[in-house]
Amino acid sequence: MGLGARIRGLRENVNLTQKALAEKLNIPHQNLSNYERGFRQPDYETLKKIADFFEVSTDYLLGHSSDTKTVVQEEKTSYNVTDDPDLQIAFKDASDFSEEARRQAIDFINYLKEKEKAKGRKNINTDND
Amino acid sequence: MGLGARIRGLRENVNLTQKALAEKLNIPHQNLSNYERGFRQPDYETLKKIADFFEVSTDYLLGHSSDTKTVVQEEKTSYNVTDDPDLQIAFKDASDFSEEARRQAIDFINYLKEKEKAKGRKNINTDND
DNA sequence: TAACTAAGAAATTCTTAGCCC
DNA sequence: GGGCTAAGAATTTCTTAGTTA
Repeated sequence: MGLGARIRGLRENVNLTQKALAEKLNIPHQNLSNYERGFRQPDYETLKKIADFFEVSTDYLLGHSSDTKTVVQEEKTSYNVTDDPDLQIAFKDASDFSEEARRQAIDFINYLKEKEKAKGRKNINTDND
Repeated sequence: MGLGARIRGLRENVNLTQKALAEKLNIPHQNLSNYERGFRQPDYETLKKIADFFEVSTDYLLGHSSDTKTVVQEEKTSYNVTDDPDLQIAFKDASDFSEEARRQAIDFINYLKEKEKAKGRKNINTDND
């Protein structure tokens, strides 16, 4: 997923039109259209404006998500379920989610759990599906 | 402090010359010189290469938010894990996942996180003009 | 050697207007 | 209204070579 798709996704999540968002960012809406379709790339100033507006990192917008370890390194709690720092952070993030998002996170993890189980049992079945 | 100063600082920290770093980044050393002096701005691809090389975030390079490398972490006092027992269980489960599945879980939660942030912003800009 | 500067070439983006659904 | 496209203008960057300490 590229920069354009991320901008578009964020914009649609807040139900803004290109023109409306462009106005808030003080840029022509044609430019925003070009950014979202990947035909142009905003300069750094505009990139930061977009990141600020949506309160996301530029790493996220640029798809530089490969950790960057920029995150809060908190001490391990007594309730330490994992050694994976990224998972810990995700866990804490999810704790602050709305109930709906929390539910989605739980569902997805349960889905992965089933998948993991199936993987562990791969020798049992000869073929399926 | 701008992008150029940050790049220069990182480079000097590892005792590399402009030419040596430029070679590792596969760019002309003149370009690097222009970046460091703030006369030119690297494209996103080069920016990410620089961030990867020094293992810093693009946010740090762009001066978008302080973090990474030299800087200390922001504190997040909220320590309460969660009240949601289902979420606790889900994360205990996730702790035992394979690395691949754990990564998928983290990615999905990060995705939800962006969505949550965007939604929170949504209420602020409902009507205008 | 290390770093900076200059100038024409090349590439990218911006602006303005118009088009489609 | 909402979003996309086109073409010339404007701006920025790249390349190559030369300069300075």
